[in-house]
Amino acid sequence: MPDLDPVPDVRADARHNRRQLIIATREAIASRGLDVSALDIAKAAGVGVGTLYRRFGTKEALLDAVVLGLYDELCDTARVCMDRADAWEGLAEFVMELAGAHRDSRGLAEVTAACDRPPSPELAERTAALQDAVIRLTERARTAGHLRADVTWQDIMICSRAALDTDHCLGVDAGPDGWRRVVTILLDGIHAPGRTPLEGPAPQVHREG
Amino acid sequence: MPDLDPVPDVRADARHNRRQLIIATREAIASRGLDVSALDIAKAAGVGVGTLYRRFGTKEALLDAVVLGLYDELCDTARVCMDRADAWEGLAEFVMELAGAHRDSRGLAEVTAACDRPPSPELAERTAALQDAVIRLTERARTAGHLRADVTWQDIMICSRAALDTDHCLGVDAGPDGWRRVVTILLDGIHAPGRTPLEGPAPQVHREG
DNA sequence: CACAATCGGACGATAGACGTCCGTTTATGG
DNA sequence: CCATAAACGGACGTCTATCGTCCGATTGTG
Repeated sequence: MPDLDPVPDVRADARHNRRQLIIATREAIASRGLDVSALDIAKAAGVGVGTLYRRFGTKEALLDAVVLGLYDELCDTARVCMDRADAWEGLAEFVMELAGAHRDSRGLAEVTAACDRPPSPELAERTAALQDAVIRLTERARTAGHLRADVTWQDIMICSRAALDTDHCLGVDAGPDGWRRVVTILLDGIHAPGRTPLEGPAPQVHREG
Repeated sequence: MPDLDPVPDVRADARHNRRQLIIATREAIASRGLDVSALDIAKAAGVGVGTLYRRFGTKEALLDAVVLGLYDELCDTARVCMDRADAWEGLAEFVMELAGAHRDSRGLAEVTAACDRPPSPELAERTAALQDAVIRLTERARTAGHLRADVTWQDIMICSRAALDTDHCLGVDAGPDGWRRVVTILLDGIHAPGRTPLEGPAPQVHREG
């Protein structure tokens, strides 16, 4: 859980409500995505909508704060994985964690997929840090000979979304942890040596336009 | 494109409008999913909403007809793949096609993921046929020694959804065919021999209740 | 060519969602 | 302990969208 409130000069109940709102928003966007109503959040937090707008000014601002917290947690995870002794373990663990984070919060998944709107400077900074982490983890694993030659760090980034919507398909139920099997299969597919050549251009860093 | 209209005793313009509505609905649910408004469909088809309700009675009925058509196309594809001489090729091709179909129509993806509402008898029949196809393709590939031991046909069914939402992630853009790289990686991960053991229970056929 | 079949789209009824405003309640410093 | 500024809750006005119906206008066809 991230730093919930750096705001000092507020009455205690106000600070408490601010906390509750952030917690409620986390849970709300986790299950329903970013398209949550202010009323639903307020109800879940046990406050009135007025309090929500008083504390955050805009529903947007509240959502931004919560999403930024999630990004910060991802950055922490990346640091932990980069400290792993084994290069492959570090990469595999981060991919699993990133995939899990995407699954744990539909709202987060919606934000990491956004490519149209310009992100806030804060988010852009975190995004760059996460890209950097994947680059390092990937190159470390590649140097150690664990990666198939034709896979890029961008492929790996993309693959970390692959378990997002894999709970059911045509009458089959993956169960609560079925997504981990999918990620495991992906990681095995990424590991050296490759079998089927990856065709088409590799994914690229997105350019605005 | 499926059989567009078995209805005979209708005026020619009515039949034409029916066709246009089905085509427009296909395109609408492909990009926006099942949550399309009747007005949007009617506009895209070049008719009034009245015509939509006159031809199909309900928006639901129209959607059902279109989705059933998509399922029938999948069944055709399955038959083609089962005729492939090479067991692995047949399985790999069907997984790629099924993944592509999911990507081509967000509406179809929503339906194959549905597990709460009971499907129509027609849909249930097609679902069973598709399950059967995957079972046969899988067992054929397994017998030929192409599959890792711990992967089940249910895993493969689930994996065919993995490329659904993999266009962008944290500033990386997969490009129009990037999803194929993901599926290729998955197929390599499914191929014998396995590397990392698949943990947890395998996905199961869904039971109501 | 007459008329039944069909069409288009305005319409009334619902269903939310957003953000504001104000009477009421509560924390807190002196 | 209390006066008062701070904070609270939720009703409210305003929008935007959707569904399915209804009827005057139009058009295919025997």
